[in-house]
Amino acid sequence: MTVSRVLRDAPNVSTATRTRVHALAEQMGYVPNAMAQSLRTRSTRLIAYVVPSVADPMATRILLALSEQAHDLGHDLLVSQSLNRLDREETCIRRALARRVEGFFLQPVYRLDPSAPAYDEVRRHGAKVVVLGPKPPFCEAFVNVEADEALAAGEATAHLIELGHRRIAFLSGPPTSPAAQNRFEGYRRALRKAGLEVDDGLIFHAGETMEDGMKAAAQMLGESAAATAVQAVNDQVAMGAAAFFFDRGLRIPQDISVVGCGNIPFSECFRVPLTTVRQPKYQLGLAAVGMMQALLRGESVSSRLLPGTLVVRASTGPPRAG
Amino acid sequence: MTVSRVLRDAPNVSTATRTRVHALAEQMGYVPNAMAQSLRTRSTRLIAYVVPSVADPMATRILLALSEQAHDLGHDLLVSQSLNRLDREETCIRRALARRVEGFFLQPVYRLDPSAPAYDEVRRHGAKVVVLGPKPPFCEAFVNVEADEALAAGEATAHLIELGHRRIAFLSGPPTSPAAQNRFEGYRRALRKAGLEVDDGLIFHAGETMEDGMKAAAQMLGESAAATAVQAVNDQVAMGAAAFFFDRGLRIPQDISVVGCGNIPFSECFRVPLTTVRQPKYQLGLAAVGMMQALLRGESVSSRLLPGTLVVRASTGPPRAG
DNA sequence: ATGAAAGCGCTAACAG
DNA sequence: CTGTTAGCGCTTTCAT
Repeated sequence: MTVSRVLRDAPNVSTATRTRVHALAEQMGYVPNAMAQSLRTRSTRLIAYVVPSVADPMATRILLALSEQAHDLGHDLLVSQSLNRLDREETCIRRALARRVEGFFLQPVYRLDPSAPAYDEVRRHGAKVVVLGPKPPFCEAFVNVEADEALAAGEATAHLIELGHRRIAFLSGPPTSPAAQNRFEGYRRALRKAGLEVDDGLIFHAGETMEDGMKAAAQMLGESAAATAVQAVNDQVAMGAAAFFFDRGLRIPQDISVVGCGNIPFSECFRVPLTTVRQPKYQLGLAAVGMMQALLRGESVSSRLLPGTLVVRASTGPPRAG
Repeated sequence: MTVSRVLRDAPNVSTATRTRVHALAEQMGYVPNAMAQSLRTRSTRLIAYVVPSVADPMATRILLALSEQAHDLGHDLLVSQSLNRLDREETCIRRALARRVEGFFLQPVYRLDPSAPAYDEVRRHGAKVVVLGPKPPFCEAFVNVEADEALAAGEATAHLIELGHRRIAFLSGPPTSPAAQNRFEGYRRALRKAGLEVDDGLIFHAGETMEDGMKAAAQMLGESAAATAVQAVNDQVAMGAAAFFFDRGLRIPQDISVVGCGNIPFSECFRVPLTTVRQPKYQLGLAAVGMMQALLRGESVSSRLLPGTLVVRASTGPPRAG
């Protein structure tokens, strides 16, 4: 039909018919069937975002960027949650594959097993992939974009050292989380760089919630570790620890300094505005979309590592004299 | 082809061929084309969620539920953000329509204009719709599910009254937000029910952020309104106000009580654990999916109103004697 | 139990 | 500039 041409803004149509068709289409409430179009043109303009959980503050900001940008570029976004389960991640990916999505934003469920059949299928289908966050071994073939966690954490540590702290405790995150491990690594590197020793007696296993932070802080005081500053794997843990210190009558930063990582929305409004490292979550999403566009255009793309920036607020200060 | 039958688990296929086909499909990495299927069967198993912003904490929890449930029921979820702009909302809806989604979860951009062409198109196309939140006039034809904001806010007010407060200030939200207005209405109803007057001198225009709350609190102290308790339109505003009171050396709840609404994640971990009203955000999402399922099955469905529950924590207490 | 034919709504490639 | 033909990958219907 000529109609098809009109609605695609194809050339070779007289202005007269063009307006006539538009009018009629409008009047009939005609909406072209995107599936039929895709079937024919083999272009779906669909992108999938497979993420452990959309409730994670990190994921939320990323989704914000992905959704916004993808829309502006004429793509629709299919969102599905793996809930950190391998089987569910597989079905998420396979369903998206069945819909012939052109690209994937993937936040892989972490596994030790280097085999990941669904990821192989993605590659075989030629779908473009941008991995968000650290790149596990089974994602060798793909590009990724991540925050430089080690650098970020290291900056926080360096900040404490510069203030004069020598005994800096670290409240660590889940051992299965690469991001958490990278932050720990950053802390250690910064200490060594300053010529300080990494004292295992100052490392406390926390987790990722405020509650985890409270428990770790309790354990630390219980062991009288005599730290003058505490660095936490993330802001939640830092705030939990800080809350516990307050309960015990300690003042922050006069008696003890506390630093987090992530700069989550409430860190600024905490009882003591929290010194932390801002992670460019939204930028991460923007970069991911940019990389995806390039991939879809057939260009070659290389992975990116985005730096964080230290945000000094009120929870850190020099150690008490003596 | 027989192949089609096998992969659809259709009857009339010998077990021998069935296994043979499965094996071959596996080996070739064959994934059926969902679009072609949909085109033929006129069933897309696609649902769209059009929301102002996924970054809103309310929307995040809802999305969590929608995505999780929709997946389990075999539907895929298309997520797009209207960013509170009418034109963008239109394109979101129209694109979803072009993909022949079977259902819409809609959080309408609020407008005074009662005409909403995109919504009419949705209706004409016969897509099922569940409105999330208050139902504006142009959504008459659809069902909705919302939290009973007025009731929730009223419970908070009643709680303060019961504690003995008589001068209760209200920090109000954006006048364009129906939810915020409903909460204000709940506050007024509760006062009247207790035989108290609604004193305009105790109403302060805030907004929806912590900063808004701080400003409103500053204004209130500046006008020496002599309130013994403050109720805020949401937790962010409540926390902002509380932070300001602390700065001024006031104690909570000894000098002044503060209550919020919403029970956002950090309300519990605030400097003073915040008394608030828990809104069943996740339940809202669950209910929405349930209603959508019923609609898709062709059943008739009626709108739902979910109650909130008062959560008494440490930010409220009896007024100071005298 | 299997296969052939037709068509879902669209567009690419030609003809007119 | 407009219309015809064929086919995207699948399923439905009807024969075999």
